[in-house]
Parts: sequence; C-alpha cells; structure tokens
Amino acid sequence: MYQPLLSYIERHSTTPLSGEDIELIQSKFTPKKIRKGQYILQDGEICRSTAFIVKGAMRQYTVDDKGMEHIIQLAIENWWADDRESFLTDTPSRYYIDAWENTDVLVLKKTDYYEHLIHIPAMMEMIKVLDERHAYANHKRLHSALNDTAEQRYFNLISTRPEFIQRFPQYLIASYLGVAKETLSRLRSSN
Amino acid sequence: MYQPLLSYIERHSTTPLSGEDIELIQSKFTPKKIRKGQYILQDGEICRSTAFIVKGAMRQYTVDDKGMEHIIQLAIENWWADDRESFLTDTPSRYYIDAWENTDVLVLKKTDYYEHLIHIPAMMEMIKVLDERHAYANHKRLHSALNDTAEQRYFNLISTRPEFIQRFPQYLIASYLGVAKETLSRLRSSN
DNA sequence: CGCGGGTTTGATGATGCTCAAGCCCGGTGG
DNA sequence: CCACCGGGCTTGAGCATCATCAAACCCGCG
Repeated sequence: MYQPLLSYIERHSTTPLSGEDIELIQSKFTPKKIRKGQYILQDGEICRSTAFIVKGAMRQYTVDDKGMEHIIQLAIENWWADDRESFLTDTPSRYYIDAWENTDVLVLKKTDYYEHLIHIPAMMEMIKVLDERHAYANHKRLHSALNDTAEQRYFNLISTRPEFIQRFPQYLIASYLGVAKETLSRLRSSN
Repeated sequence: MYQPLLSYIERHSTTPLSGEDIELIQSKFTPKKIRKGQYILQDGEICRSTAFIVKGAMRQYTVDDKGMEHIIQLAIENWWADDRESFLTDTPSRYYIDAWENTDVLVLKKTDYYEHLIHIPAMMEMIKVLDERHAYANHKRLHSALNDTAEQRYFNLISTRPEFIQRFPQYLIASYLGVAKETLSRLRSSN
C-alpha cells in the first residue's frame, strides 16, 4: 500500500528516507477507499488534507453560474489530489474533487503535515521539486491555451499524457482542454 | 538599492533576516542597469541567473514560427525576471526577456544561489511561498484562459493588475491576454 | 428489446482573427 | 510654427474557428 508513495518520494528527492521517516510516513498517511462518484472536496469547503492516489482516477472541477462543469485537473496513480490554494491559505475552495473510478488514496491531514512530516528532508525536497514542476507545467499549459488552436492542444495532450486519453471519456478530456465535446469529436475524426 | 529586496524577502517569510543574512545578500545580488530594449535572456540560452526588479518594467515572450511575439509575462517593481524552467533544469530557454523601460535590477547568479543563499532560512521560505503562489495564480489564469471570454479576461486583468494597464501599451496587454490587439481595442470601446 | 451513457453529425451563429486602411498625437526638422 | 513622420490605437469587412442546440447513432447491459 505505501510502496508507491515511498518510492514516489525517493524518486523526487536526493536524500533517501530513513527507517524512522518511513514509519512516520506510514503513521500519518491513512489509507482510504473512495467509491466512484464520491467527493473528497466540495465547493465552499476548506481543503484540510491532501491525498496521494495509489490506484484509481479522480477529477477536479468547477461548476459555473450556468451549471456547466469545467474540468481543471485529471489525476491518476501517483498524483496528488487537493486544492493547493485552499490547502495553503485556509480559504474556501471553489472546486469539487471526486473519484472517477473506485480509488485508493493515502490521506495526509494538513495538521500532520505541518507538525510532523515537515521534519523529513526528503519530503520537503520532494514538495519543492513538485511545486517547481507544477509551476512551469502550468505555465506551458497556459501558454498553449492562449496561443494554440484546439487541435494543437489536443495533440499536445496526446503526446504528453496519453494515459488520460485511455482513462477518461472524451467529454472529460474536452472539458479539460477547454473545448466543447463536439469540437473534440470533430477534431479526432478529421485526422 | 537593496531595501526593496530586503523588505520583499521579509514580507514573504516569517523568520526575520539577521545582520549576516543581509550582508550575504548584499554581497551576492549585484545591481545592474538594463536599458530599454536590452535583453537579459534570449531564446536558446540557458538561464543562469535571476533578477529582482527594483525599478522599471520588463517583459518575457516567445516568437512563434510565423515570427509573431507572444507575451507570456509582464513584470514591474518587486517582481522576479527569469525563466524558471531553464533556471532549474539547466535546459535552453525558449523565451526572450528584455527591458520595456530602463530598469534597475539586482542579479543573483544561480551558483551563488545554491552555494550561499540557500542557507538563509527567510530566503528559502520566501521562495517556497512564491512558488506556491505562482502555482495557483497560474492555475487561475489557465482556467480563465480556457473558459472565459476575451472580455472577461480583460476585466479580470484590470481588477487584479491595474498597474499593467497603466504601464504597458495596449498591444502588449492584448498579447499577454492572448487576443489580437484589434479585439482588445473593440472590447474597450464597446464598454 | 429497450434503455442510457457516450459519441457523432449537421446546421447555425457568435466570437475573435486577419488584413487593410485611416486616425490620433507627440516629436523632429525645415 | 507648421508639415511630416511614425508608433500606437481604432474601424471596417470578410473569414476561420469553435460553441450551441438538436437529432441520430452506437453499443454494452439489464
């Protein structure tokens, strides 16, 4: 159960985990099963924990004033599910996060994070690396959203995240890309 | 000269700067004047330093295959100018960064950063806070780019970054928003 | 067999881009 | 002091892209 998380941490840091580190991690991350459709965060709530996905798939989205869902993020094995802004600033989230498949996660409460895990060097290093990557990955996605056509963005996604295409239905991919599902359908058939 | 930087650091961290910290910072950040139009980074170069803007305005952009410039970031006083991805990964940048006005910056070389400043707690804390903010600010901008109309994005910018509107000509703002300059012009006149 | 979620297809219209021309205004030189 | 120039902003017409609405289709499943 914990193996994916532990190796994930070590893969993203230079310092290895000590035996105590591992014990601490195992005591603070609690396993949880999320059934398909079940929420771990809803609009208006403050995000007080983060979840590492061991197996399964989740999605994060907003609902606009017209009741339309907009996918912000799709996440599968070895990803984190949370609303970073809400988590860090203790402000209510405007997002929903729910399970798209039955999902196994390891949940870490914010309080445990700050009181205990912050003392594990590999953990801190990993988080820093992730924040950095996250920042410039987003930057690229942003730049692509502003300047590329729907078609370019789709092919971009195919080459960078082929797993997503396998894993999620087309209309979620469309929403993730910010295009109408019909548009994505036409894109695909015309090429 | 150093005051804006020092108070910037303290504003973004909980630990104060010691006297030695301040001396170290002053010895590693070197002041530099950048004339309007002068580059601090060009496409193909590896970004080996970061610059804190004390006074002035800069812009970061790409040039696409058709020779069109796309503004990806505008920066004024109390901002950092660099290509984070290139800086962190030692890979060639695809961006240009140049001065839009005559600009005073404090330049920090990557090597100095890693060898010395990494030992200043307030500095590390500041960087972490910035990365976090940066990440979710980009996330918002991304979401807005995907789901909002050009008009909404423009009004968004007016309310979050009114300084930009004052400081940069309209056609740069348009590019930053990812719309044609004509479109932005029409938007403004129709409201 | 029929139902339902997901995808496709078609028609129509809005949004925003491109190209082209004109305008405004501050700066420069005659 | 005025004419001209140039950078930036505006205006217009036509067109491409993409959203929207509506209907049909596909296919696995009860």
